[in-house]
Amino acid sequence: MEITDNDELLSIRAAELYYDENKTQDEVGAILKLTRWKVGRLLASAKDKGFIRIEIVHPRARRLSLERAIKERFSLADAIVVPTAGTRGQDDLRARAAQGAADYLASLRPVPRTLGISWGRTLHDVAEHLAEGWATGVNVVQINGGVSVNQRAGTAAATAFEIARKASGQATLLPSPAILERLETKQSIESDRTVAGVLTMAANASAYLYSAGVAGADSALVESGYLTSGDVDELVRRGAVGDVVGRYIDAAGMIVDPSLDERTVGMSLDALRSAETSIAVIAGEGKHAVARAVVTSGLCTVLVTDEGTALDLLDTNFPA
Amino acid sequence: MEITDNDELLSIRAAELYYDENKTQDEVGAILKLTRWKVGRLLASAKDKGFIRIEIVHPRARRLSLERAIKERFSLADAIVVPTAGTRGQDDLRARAAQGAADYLASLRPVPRTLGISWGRTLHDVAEHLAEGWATGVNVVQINGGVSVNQRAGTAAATAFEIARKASGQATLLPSPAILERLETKQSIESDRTVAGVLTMAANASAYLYSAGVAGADSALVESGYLTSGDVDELVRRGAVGDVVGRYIDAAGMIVDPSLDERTVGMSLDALRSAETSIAVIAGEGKHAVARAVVTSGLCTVLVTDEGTALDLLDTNFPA
DNA sequence: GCCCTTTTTGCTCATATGAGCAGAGCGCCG
DNA sequence: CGGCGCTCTGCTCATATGAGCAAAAAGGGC
Repeated sequence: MEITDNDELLSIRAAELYYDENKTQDEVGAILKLTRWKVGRLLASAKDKGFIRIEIVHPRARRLSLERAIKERFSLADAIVVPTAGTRGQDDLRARAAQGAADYLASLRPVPRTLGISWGRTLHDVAEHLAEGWATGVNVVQINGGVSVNQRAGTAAATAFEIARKASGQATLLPSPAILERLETKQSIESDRTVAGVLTMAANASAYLYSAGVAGADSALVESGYLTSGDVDELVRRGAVGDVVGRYIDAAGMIVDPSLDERTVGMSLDALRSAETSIAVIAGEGKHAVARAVVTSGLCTVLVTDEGTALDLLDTNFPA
Repeated sequence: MEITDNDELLSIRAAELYYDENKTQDEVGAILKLTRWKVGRLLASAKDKGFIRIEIVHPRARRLSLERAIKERFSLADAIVVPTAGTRGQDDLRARAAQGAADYLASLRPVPRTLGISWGRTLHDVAEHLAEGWATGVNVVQINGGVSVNQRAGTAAATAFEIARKASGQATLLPSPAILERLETKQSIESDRTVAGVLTMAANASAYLYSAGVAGADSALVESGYLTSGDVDELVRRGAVGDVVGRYIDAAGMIVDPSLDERTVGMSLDALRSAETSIAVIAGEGKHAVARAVVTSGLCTVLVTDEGTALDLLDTNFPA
């Protein structure tokens, strides 16, 4: 019933019978009039020519091979890559990354005594995806100034509280605006005992968890009123690709506007760079550039991202 | 490094290690601290919950399970279903179906002495995909009136010649328009010795190969000038879903306009229905309705189609 | 709390698969 | 035409996997 000319086609027929019809190699051999060894060889060749694709379709699946590649390429301590397969849109994808980050955080050993976190939509998602009792006695401290200008004021605080509560720990907020208008105000608020105390605690945290924003008009810092969209446009013009803990960086991971940076309250990027464990959660189509800036400039030791971003990171001819 | 709460998640982790990292079940067990039997069971459960998807990515791959289902549901002698995976657009998909039809034709046993064919884009594609020497001594005969009005005049003839040449056989054309204006003309042309001879040969062919068109303004019969798009609109209004060998049928496979049908030269649908072997090649998004009409009304014994159409055919609650 | 039912676990054993090797077939060159 | 090296085939044997079963554990009603 089947005239199969060449080996490639034969290996496809064999694969159909073996994988789709789950017959044994022996049975396949009987049908195609081949010895079972030949069938085995055909199957092997189909596999390494890439004709057989095995995909794990699950919201919490991961791409271990990509993780390994990313880890090596950018010398990270760890990488979590969630698959795109079967996602319905960017929201879904970000939810997966958040879940991945939550899982990673829960599995982190040693369990951090103090966890420094930033705030934003991504962090909020991570907090939501953490399981109750993901750890015990973890104190959470904010590492950059919170939102305070508009109705989203509570979000940053809520994120910190939720993460802490689910680990039966304390949350410590950083009671300060994210960016101040004048350098003097920033300096004096930093010298305030309360604020200074929180900053010290933040500086000594055993692990950090943060996300990154895209430099654009829809940035959280614009939405919260710290910057105008004009300010952001100007930053972009000067090379900004996104922000990390409220600080705008360019593709090389350098501060774009030092004077703006000086007025920004929270951990410095250098402090973050010297941290033992810092987990960056950066996923979604738009964030490829920031993600690259973060990993190439050593801002994180662990990256949680999606397959698309991971592939983009590996794609280009950066020799590390 | 990994706290995995429930079994589902565990089975996903196991699958990642087993399939993506190709470790043995034993090794996976060691990593996840499970016995290898547990791993085996987790893997099995992941498989039948559908988390593991194995796909054969190849232009000439087929979907045997769908073929079996279609074959049973519509009591066909055979069904060929080509996969959608990895196609870039409808053209690609139609090319695959054409290849599938060509392969099937070549593998047909007993080799038909005379093969009756229709004409059109699909048939042309099939002819192109046939391998040189796909058979020997097969005579090809047209079963419905050819195009003759415009520049595509040569296509129908070329298709027949190509199929015949590649099988070192003779091609016999049906030297008549597809549709005539007056019934009398049709009757007299049919009684012409040459035409009658061809029709007899067609009626006695050992196998038939044809496609179906969608009832719409872009139909080949409109393009060839036999019908106006207004005519087709009217046919659609009266329930036409498409045409088979130049004859318009409704969803039940019945002739939509008997008087038009009487003026159409070529094999009748009833003659086609009583054929031992008739292969219909019907693939593409737009052809679901015609495909359904063809298979439910017993017009073909073998259907060559694509995954999408096959799923659509199986989808609805038609009890055969 | 106790006993019965149901599920899960760890196992033995049969089967399926892959690695590696010896011999056959084939082309290529002198 | 014969020798040489190459690839491909069929095999043996070690390993990986799945079926089936008995024991253990978990749940559930009284």
